[in-house]
Amino acid sequence: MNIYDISKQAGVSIATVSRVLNGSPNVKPATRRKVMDIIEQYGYIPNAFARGLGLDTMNSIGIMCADSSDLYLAKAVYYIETNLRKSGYNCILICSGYEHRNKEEALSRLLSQRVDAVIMVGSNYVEPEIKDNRYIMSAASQTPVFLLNAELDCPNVFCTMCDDFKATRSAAAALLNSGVTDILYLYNSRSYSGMRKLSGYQSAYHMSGLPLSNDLMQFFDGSREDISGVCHFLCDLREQGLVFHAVLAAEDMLAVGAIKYARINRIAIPDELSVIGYNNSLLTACSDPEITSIDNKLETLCSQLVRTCIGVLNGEDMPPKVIYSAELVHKGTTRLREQRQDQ
Amino acid sequence: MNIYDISKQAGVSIATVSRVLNGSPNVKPATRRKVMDIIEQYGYIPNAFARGLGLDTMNSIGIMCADSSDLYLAKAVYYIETNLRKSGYNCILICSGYEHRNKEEALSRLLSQRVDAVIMVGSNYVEPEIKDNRYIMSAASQTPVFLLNAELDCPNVFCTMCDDFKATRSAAAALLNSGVTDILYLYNSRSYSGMRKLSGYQSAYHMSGLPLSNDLMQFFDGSREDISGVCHFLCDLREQGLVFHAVLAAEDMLAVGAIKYARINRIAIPDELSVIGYNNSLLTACSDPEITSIDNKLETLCSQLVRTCIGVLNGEDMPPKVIYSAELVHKGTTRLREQRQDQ
DNA sequence: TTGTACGCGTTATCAT
DNA sequence: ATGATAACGCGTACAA
Repeated sequence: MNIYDISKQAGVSIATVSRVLNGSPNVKPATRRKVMDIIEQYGYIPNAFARGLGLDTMNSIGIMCADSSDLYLAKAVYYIETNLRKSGYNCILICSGYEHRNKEEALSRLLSQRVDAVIMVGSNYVEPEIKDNRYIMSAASQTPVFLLNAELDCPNVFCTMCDDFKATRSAAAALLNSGVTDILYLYNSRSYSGMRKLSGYQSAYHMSGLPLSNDLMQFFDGSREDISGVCHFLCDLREQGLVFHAVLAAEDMLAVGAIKYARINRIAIPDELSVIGYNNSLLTACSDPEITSIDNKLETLCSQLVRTCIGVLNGEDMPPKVIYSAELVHKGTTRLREQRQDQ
Repeated sequence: MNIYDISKQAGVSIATVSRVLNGSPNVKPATRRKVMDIIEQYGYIPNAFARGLGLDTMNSIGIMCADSSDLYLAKAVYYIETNLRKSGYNCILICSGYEHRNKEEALSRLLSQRVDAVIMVGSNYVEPEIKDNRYIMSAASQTPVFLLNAELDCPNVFCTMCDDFKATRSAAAALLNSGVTDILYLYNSRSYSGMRKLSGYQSAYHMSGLPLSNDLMQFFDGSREDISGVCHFLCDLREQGLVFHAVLAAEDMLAVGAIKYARINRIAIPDELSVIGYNNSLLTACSDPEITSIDNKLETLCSQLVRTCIGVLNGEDMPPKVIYSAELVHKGTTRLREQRQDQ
């Protein structure tokens, strides 16, 4: 069934069928009804490829993320897809993994599908070395690119992010302010936002005037789901003599590992050890006590990103960078004096 | 830039360019090189819409899932996308939510995009009432449909699933066999597979000859992430006088709630309370002790589903139903006599 | 080995 | 209000 068949059955031209299909006002109601009847009778669906060819768009947007099964990225994908669909766009999802080569391949795949835009979910798409981001800039010359939680200054690239630097600085400052001077910073990613978080932590020390030992910044080089690995990692540090009375984690999963570490070593939380996670995800509710965590407003970020995206596609003038502030959500793993809000 | 421009620049016909593009062997190496040079020089990418129109496919497959941010569904989506991409297919993702109307809308959206196949992830797509599954059957008359963890007997519908009935029956039997006679069955979904799990639990009681009280089957009617809600729910049951020495949960998240319940009420695990979850997800590793859980081999299921899908698209004869067995993974929340393997 | 010409099913422009 | 027809850019059968 195509538009010709319908037009024949309805006794009109294909132009009229097309008008009916696209809700043009220039159709006599009687004609419209007649055509609609035939369409429904045959269950006719217009060919999206032909339409795409003519209009040069299929209203689809590419979503790249390293791993859609990651708790955080999965939420982002969900929010983005849901919002985009409300605006009539379909989402082509590609899980690129964390390796550079595969990211490039994923991107070129989306471009060859002629998506209207590309959304890169997660800070891991912007890399420290400028040349490694060339592929993004090159893509942006054809198709608008939207980054979630990453920053790249380039025409046609739009960034929506949370101020991770300020977030960890505030959190670390709150811990320092509560009297803890030895905060272990635990991280597992050296992505753009990963480094920003680390800087925030360092900045809090600098601001407080307290000395900061390199040993207090520990990189966990294991799988993103290896909670007991994190636990053992911390146990090892303790055995090696490292002393810390707080853990500031770059991800909730690391914080969960810290909780297990504390339980195994009979360290009381929060009295002997404070723990702060990042993302305020479901994991914070799993452990006992629930974990104080930094909420980076993922849902807000995503809906803003989509708003920017739709605006750009509609030819509106949109800000290339939108930055939100995170919020420290106090739960059971901290006992902070007061929530210090620094600029 | 289109194929005509390239052909002009290279001094050949579009047919030759097309041959080069599609790797036809009938091209003189020198010609191929000449054409390739021009293509690369201009960064030409063939128009996917035009190609789609001619070939009547853009090699894309629709993936429906209720909520891609759900821990379990997210993993499934990840595995499926990754496998499909290896076979050259792109994935259009739609998060339909759990309401019937929205599921129908999502499906028709995919069909109008002319996807080559539709994959429905999660048991919630098949509903108890036959008429509610009509939309799937109707879709299947145009496009092959693949169900993960659901069963529907209909031409052009292919099911890949885990035997949930047997899984919960085995788990319940193991608990009964270890001497616990009052197992609380905790569930939060009445989907197809949800009911199968419940039946398995009941069957274990029947087989053992022990009486089964209705009070031991409890439906938690809260959010899928409301762990403390589950905890309170159990506390309420306890206060109402319900006695149980094991919890068999239809989802890991419910099991986590049970762990918190036990901790609050100072109930020792596994000595006074055994807990078994379902899915063997990351959540089982978050709590302390780690949760014994039923592993339904999600990764295996997904790769089998994709294999079936590719087979069908290649015109091969494929089994309409593939059923795997789950496996009980023993961790810290049970102390079972021995792992009883019943058929 | 290469080229010509047509078909794919729309939308949009221009008549009428 | 409606119809005829030209694009859109590709793959491919057929001819050379």
